[in-house]
Amino acid sequence: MKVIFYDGHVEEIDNAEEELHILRHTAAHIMAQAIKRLYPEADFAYGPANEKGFYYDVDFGDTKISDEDLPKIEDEMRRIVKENLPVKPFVLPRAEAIKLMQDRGEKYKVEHIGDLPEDAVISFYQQGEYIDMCVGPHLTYTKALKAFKLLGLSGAYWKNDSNNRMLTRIKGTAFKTAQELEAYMLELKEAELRDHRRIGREMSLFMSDDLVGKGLPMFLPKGYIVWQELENYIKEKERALGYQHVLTPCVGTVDLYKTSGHWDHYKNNMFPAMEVEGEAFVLRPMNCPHHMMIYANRAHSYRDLPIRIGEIAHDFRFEASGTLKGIERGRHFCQNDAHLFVTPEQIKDEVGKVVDLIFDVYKDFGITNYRCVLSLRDPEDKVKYHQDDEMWNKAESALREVLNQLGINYTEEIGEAAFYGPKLDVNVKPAIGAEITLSTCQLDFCLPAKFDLKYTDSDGERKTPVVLHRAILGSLDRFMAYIIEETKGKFPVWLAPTQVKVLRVSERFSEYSESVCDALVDAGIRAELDDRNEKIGYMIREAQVVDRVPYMIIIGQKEVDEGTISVRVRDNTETFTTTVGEFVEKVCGEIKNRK
RNA sequence: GCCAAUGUGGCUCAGGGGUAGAGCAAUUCACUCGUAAUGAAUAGGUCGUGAGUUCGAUUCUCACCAUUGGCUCCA
Repeated sequence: MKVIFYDGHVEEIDNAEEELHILRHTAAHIMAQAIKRLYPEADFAYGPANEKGFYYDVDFGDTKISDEDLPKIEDEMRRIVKENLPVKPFVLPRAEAIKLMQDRGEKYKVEHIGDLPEDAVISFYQQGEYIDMCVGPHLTYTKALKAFKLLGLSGAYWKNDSNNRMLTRIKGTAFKTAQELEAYMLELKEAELRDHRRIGREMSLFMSDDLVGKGLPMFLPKGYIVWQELENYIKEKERALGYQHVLTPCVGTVDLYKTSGHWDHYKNNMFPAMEVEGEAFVLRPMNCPHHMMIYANRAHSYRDLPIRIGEIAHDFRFEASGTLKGIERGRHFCQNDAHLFVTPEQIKDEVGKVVDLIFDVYKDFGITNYRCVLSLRDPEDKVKYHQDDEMWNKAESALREVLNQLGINYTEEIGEAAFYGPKLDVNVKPAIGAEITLSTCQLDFCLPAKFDLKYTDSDGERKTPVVLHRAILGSLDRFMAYIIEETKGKFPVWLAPTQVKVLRVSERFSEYSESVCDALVDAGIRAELDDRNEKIGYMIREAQVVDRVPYMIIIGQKEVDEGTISVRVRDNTETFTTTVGEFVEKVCGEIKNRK
């Protein structure tokens, strides 16, 4: 694919990823040109390509843009492509660049130039009447854009800052060929089918109701089975690693959260305080303070450390209404939380064990598509973070060093830290929407000091421990959402709400079917008998596409005569014949080994 | 919270200024059936809520609520 760079030289590029990026970037320009033709007052901010396509943030002034306007823009884009305009770059000195943009009424571009370093080369690309400030590279002619589609519009803040004006973001995607575009559209449709909210409803896993409140989903019997299995799973792992589990209340005094610093740095994410008998309480957004108090409950020797306190903790956060998303993000959720109280010397070892646990769990669930982030504070942000430069420098470099020593592959992100310390976050991409954090491991020199926690060291001195906050499954709710989407609701046997469904060919075989089902239930298997008078095909279909049960047992005359069962495995059309005893052994083995 | 869209029986959706329709699910009946939908009948909705325009609103207008896609934020 031929592309043109800002200095005017043309190169043949042969790298699929790069090609796609350039193609989409040019698509963004063509879209902007189309918009400018249709809405001459439009003022353009940023218009990049990304891994899914491209977008342009546009200020339409007082003009309201809605979905219905997209086809018009798309048509105009097609016209521009057809016109086959050459794409030509040019470079201007700073003053002239500013003047050009000012003359064209591009106030965002002018501001953008102001943000660029003094020695920056300021380049432009022109196609027909349209000029955009851009570093490129781009396609050489508009006709080289073969397959594109506008996907929707949304709001986006100028420079990603909610204090700034909200612009209209128009999103689209582009591919080298129409077939690839079509395949992508199909992929989007399939992602919708994987959406945990949809599957949760289909499988009766959870529900929500306006009367209960938004962001407050409720787990139904089948969903709660999955939830409990996850709880048992992670607690078992943690117990084996020396964690001790506790139970603490969902409410605490405001004073507790003033002591921890949440009141100063996290208040926006908390439900407002409630007053009773002259005392103020809050629903807790985090349970760290409770665990700090548990540590403080008695004196500790260095010999006691590390102390690992875990809890499946109910937390409540006041999340902005627009961010709520099924059980992936609600205003109530259950963290798989733990706080490790360690000596400075133990930091590396304990972070290492946490990281090992995270990847061990991911292996069990087959999670391979994740990204590690070292989340650091934004030193400019004086509100969000506990202010103590020395503490932050120490914590950030300590965590970075440990991650390097452990050989973790990560990227650093500024402004993503917790208010009390830096984090290692492990992020995944759900079926729909932006990346989410699943696991986290946070290094905290702050809270132990605020709570004046101590241990007596070998030299007899009283010292302050370091705290690691960590969540492996993150929250059980969010983890479950992710697993639902990864498995499309086809849970492994140990997690499946219904593990076996017993189906009979006719009512005549009720007695035998019941005895088979009873035997499975007695063996600890979650088995159900479908005793409706439906055709066998109908019941198989439902067990397969609605309940997504791992095993179906079909019983008819043949099985009754032979004293056997016929087993059909989810997603398989072949069946095998076996005895109840053998089947129980097989399934119990799978459950035990969490297969 | 912000930008935009959406809201019709449990679910998926059609309709449209004169007071509602389909499929699936549910219930009942018949069939007693061999591996992804048996047939028939019945029941179920003050069309998200409130106000306005109108002789008349589920349909038009406004406000509110909720949901969805993004933005900000986040486990």
